[in-house]
Amino acid sequence: MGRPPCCEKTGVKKGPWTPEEDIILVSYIQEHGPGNWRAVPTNTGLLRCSKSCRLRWTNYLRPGIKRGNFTEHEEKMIIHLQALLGNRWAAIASYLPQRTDNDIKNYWNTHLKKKLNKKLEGHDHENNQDGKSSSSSSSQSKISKGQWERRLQTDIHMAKQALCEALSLDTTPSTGDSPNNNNNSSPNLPVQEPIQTCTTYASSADNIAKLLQNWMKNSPKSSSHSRSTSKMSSFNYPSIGAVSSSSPSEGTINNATIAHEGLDSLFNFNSSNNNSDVSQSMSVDEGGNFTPENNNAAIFQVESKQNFKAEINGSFHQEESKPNLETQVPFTFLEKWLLDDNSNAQAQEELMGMALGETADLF
DNA sequence: AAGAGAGGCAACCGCGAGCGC
DNA sequence: GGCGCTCGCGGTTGCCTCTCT
Repeated sequence: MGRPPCCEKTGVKKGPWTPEEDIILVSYIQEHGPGNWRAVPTNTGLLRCSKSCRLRWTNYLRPGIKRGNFTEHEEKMIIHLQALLGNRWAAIASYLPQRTDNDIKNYWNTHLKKKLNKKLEGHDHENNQDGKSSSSSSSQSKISKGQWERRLQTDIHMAKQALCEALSLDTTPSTGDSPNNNNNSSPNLPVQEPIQTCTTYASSADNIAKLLQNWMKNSPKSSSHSRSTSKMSSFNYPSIGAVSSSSPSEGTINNATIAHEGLDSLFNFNSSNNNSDVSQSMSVDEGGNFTPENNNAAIFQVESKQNFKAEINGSFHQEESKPNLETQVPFTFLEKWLLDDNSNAQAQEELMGMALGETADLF
């Protein structure tokens, strides 16, 4: 008596999305805005279930998505927010509006978990040398309620600290956002490898660029440029800029540029409409190399601010503003919380000093 | 150069919450 | 209040790429 599937199992396409499908989806959302996902497959003719469409949009096609390596700052945010919120990736993602929950989840599972485990193992090893504590799992099982509460408090405190740092970092020019640009505050941290965005999709993006070019030429709608621009200029088609990101000088990037010329500001950014340093952060080179955002920012920068302002009140942004609103409200709240709490921080630190000291050097 | 294994990431699945009727 | 529908979230899977041997 299982729940019926969200869509018919037969006749529904699965697997990777093709550029053509992306275009169909994007153009549909351009017209109607995101939402009412149930209607998307039927109205577009896509052989995808509504869920798949929504996921594709939220995880890949949505404007303002940043791809590529996570910065040190983002990493810290994630680690601390995870300590605070647990595996509530959507909530965590709301504090990193340019990242999707899926991205953050994947990054946590593939990178940060291991990283922290290693560090913790190291700490356990050190503790073991004291001859008092056993393995992490067994010691954890022996944590008394009081200890558990203290650890929880510690986690919260750590998260607060991270947010404090993050907030102060946010106010600085986002050149600090790039681990390779700030050379660097944390000599202990490993140097990030040159950015390597998903080359699988890059080739697809290349195709999309071409397809879009043709699409705009062939489509009768292409004549209604102003309308198209007015809505689509808020797009940051993330994959366009990802074309051959590892080798920007190669020809493929030209297709994106060419496509852009054809599309004008079709894929202008950005959806982070409440973020005053959007243009900065978008123009920052993640990892000091060519990035999709960087490329987009370079190309679109002039238009973006104007369009951005003009479109803040547009319907499209209203539709897409949810994450940003979510971001804004809790962030303000957290700022307040942090500021209010900072006065009591000393007392808390005394209370939790030991545990904090244990973990502080993890980061 | 080729095969095997590991790692990374996009996409899928199932559950729960929210909303309207 | 109950029911059904839709959407969003978190866990998991499977494919693709990279690295090592």
